[in-house]
Amino acid sequence: MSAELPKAYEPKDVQPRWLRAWSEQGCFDANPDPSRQSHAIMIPLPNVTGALHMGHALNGTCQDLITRWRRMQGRGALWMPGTDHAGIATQAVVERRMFEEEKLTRHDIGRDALVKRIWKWKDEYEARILNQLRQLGASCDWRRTRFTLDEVCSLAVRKTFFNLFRDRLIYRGKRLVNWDTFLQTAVADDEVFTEEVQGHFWTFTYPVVGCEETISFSTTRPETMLGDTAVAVHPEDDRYRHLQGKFVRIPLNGREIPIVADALLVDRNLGTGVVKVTPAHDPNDYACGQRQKLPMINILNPDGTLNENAGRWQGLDRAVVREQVVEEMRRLGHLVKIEDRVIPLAHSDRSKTSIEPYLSDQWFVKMDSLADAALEVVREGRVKFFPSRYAKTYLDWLGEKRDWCISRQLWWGHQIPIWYCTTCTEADLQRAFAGRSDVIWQRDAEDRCWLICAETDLAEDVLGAGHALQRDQDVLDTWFSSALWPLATLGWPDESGNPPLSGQTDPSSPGRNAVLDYYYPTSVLITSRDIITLWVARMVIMGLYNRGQVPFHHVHVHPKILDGFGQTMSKSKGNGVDPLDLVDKYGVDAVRFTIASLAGESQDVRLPVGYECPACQEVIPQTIEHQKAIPAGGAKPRLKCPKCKATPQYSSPWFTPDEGEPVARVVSDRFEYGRNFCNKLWNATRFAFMNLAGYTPGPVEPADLRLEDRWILSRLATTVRSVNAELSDYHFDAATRSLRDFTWNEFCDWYVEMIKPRLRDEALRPAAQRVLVGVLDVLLRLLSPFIPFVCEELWAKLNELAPQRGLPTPGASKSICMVAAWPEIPSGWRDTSLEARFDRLKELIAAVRNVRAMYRIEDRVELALHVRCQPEVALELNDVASQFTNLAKVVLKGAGIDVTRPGTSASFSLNDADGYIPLAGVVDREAELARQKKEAEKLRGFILGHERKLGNASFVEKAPPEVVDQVRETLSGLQKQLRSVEEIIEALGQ
RNA sequence: GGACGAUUAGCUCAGUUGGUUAGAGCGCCACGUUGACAUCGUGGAGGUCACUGGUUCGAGUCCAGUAUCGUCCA
Repeated sequence: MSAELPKAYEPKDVQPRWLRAWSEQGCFDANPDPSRQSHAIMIPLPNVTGALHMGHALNGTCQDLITRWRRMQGRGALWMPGTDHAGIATQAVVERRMFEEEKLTRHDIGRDALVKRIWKWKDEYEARILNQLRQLGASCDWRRTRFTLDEVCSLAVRKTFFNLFRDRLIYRGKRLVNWDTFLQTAVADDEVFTEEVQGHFWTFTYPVVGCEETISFSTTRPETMLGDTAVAVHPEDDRYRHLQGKFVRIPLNGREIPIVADALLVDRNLGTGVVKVTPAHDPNDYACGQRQKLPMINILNPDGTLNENAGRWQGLDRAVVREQVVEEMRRLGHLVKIEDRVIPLAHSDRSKTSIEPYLSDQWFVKMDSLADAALEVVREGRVKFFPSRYAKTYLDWLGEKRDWCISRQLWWGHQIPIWYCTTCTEADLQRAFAGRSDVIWQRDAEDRCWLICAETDLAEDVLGAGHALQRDQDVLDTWFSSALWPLATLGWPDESGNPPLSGQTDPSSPGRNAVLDYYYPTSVLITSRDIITLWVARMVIMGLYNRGQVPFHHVHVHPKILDGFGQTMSKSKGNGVDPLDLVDKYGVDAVRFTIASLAGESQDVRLPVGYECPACQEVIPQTIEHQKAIPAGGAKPRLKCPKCKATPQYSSPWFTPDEGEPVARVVSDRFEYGRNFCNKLWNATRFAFMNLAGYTPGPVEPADLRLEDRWILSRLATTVRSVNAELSDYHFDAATRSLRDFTWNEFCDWYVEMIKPRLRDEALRPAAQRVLVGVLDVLLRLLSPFIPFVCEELWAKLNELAPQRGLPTPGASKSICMVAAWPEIPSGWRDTSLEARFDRLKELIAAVRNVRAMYRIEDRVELALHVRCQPEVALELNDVASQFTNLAKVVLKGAGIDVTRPGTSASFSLNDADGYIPLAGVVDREAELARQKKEAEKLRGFILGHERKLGNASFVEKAPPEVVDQVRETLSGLQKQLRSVEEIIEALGQ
């Protein structure tokens, strides 16, 4: 093969090749291996409502980084992939799309047909999501891919529900829930958002029974008067004290309701100090109703129309009833006034329609003892959050111990495994299920019927024709199944064998589930902060309940990606950027590296993006309008390029551009950071390869090592140490910085430049080549978890050119970089005093370059350098004299304590050396004088600061001695520098 | 209303337990293309660390408050 690489890194040639090779060689596969420590990460299962965006790409990059790193360290590293059915969200998306495109509702097509459509949607998006992950280089064990509705996960759901029901931790009860009248389902608190709308504030009166008085109150929802069961006043309110215990009559329906005293519900300084109480339709009133033992009158049907309790308004929509009720009250003389008011109104996140508080039968998980256990493991540090501040979110939320409503009135999901029987007796049940441990039953709370829970589906007539069973129609909250994710994916509750691989039975450990035993508890969960309560807490609860062990030891919470306007990227906002667009433009490695560089301990990172005109490559910044535009059944939205006037379609989560249309893909110059880095690495390696002619492996003796060799090895050792520490703490941004700084600013800028002369020298070449190859070998392995594709490509070429390599003694290298051993550097390589001496050399060279730039002296004009310094410094400088020529095109004419400043020279003064560069005919005396005077001023400023500090008696007295010493030392260095500069000024003045 | 976070160079962000002269990338200015890399090199300009107090010998860093923005929970 030719040593010559292409001049620039071309990711598109490289990526598919290695993706295939890794997969064919099973590099991503993870199997239990007790001889190695296990390491497992469960993917935060993306939901199948839509494609992944950059937020997911960041999440995936972090997980892949850790997985690849641990794998190289020799751990049995599993990254478990899969997706979530996201019941309500997916059903809502499909229903909305169906309505937009065909004007059909789910009631038009029925349960089976709708579920079929959703499965089709799921298949499409699951494939797309998994492909996105694959293209990002995610090293998941794809054979183990799971879906929350598949048979393996379903088994875990069934078992858990059954056990909770058996332990009386699941119950059915009437509760006020957030009711979505459009989707006709309860939605969880977290699926509700509040939006301010323009509304009214009506004031009415109710007549007090048995006297002439009326009592007035205000409301924003007059229709709920039909469900009022009390009015409340503050117990201490003198205005109403005499009315407490009396009754008022609701003029609309004549119902008489009590006037109760309730200090919690009523703020006597607000409005009239009277509150109407509708326990069945308001959360605060509900609480009051419970306290006061008030009746609860439900006036709503599931679809938002009024029910039989509304009397003559039955069957009308609540909005219509509101107007009519106001009119009726006006007619009866009980309307006092109407004010305009902005009202915070709860909306369903799924249908975007307003929420009605609604009393209905729901299933709940009792949180009390479950939450206690989950609180304890975090308090005790058995589950640790990184960054630690997120533990508070978890503890605060769980501490409330609010029972978890798990039923959803949906058609897509795990149907609740409960059958009702109203006719049978317990004897019937005992007879029918004799000898079965997978069926249990309880009476319902109101003693109306039997609740039968079974691990496998029951036939309707299992009790005989006379006792038909009726299955609960509801499905479980999606989070119920995702709470089981760490267990379910590993095959729990099946302890008799491993979970299936690629849909086939895994026969490798008959009689026990070795996968579960080996990988559970998992190592770390890497996720975003908005699901700490919804998901993280519930996994801990279920892990402890089902297996008595935490599901993971660490929880790393990474930042969220915001768009250029500061909004979080989300599937529902339309601001999601497809990572594959960026991959297309910059390459996977560039995207990964850049993303990792953003992932630190902060909460958010902003990512402004633009669209690249396919005609002229002009970048058009993204606007909110671009994000929101949808075809809505018509033509696909287009951009207008301000430069070439083209009007291309563009990449968007809302629609697929038309076949054959040129598409403006999303770009962001942030990713040039990663692309440039990959190219730099590529070219440094390319240079190395061009200089490996005649390479022979061999041990490198200490005597063969030059200053630059020892320096780069010392820096390499420090870098490995830093990267390990940074990855251990999930400081991905810091790790990328360490690696970039080393690669670019140390290896490329200094080391490679410094060894160029030796590579041209027959005698010196072998050792230089060995060190160069040795460093490269370590560097590629270090970078592999971050930028695996380019590293693999370079590694393969390196294997051809130098299969035997390594320091200090060479050995055979692994054929695949991503499974090569993670570098371990002998501690002896670190040498901080050598690094300090090297820094002095760098400073000197920079100072010479500065003079050259200042005076605009071209490189081909060779300069001379005289350095006044201590003898030991001079000795070292003479040792590396050739580097002055190499790096600064300057000849070191002399160094030592006796060196004096030649006339007409440019000068500089460093901490322990003064440099002079004779510039006869070039140096402008006035300019040089001005430059030196400026330098002197700067030094005097610093000196003054230090002198003040040392002049402060309490500083000298109270600061640690080493700090004081350091200031003294710096001061004397600065003073020395100033003296040198003053000498120069004096000389120039003559 | 409560909790958490942010505010550092034109932009996007680092800044570990308080301790010399506050950093990076991009952008900007000047110079540079006979071979690792113009996706580059060399040099340079650019900051009252949001504001007000406090603690301290010493504050970008700790404390209190204010302002603006964001997220989560009510």
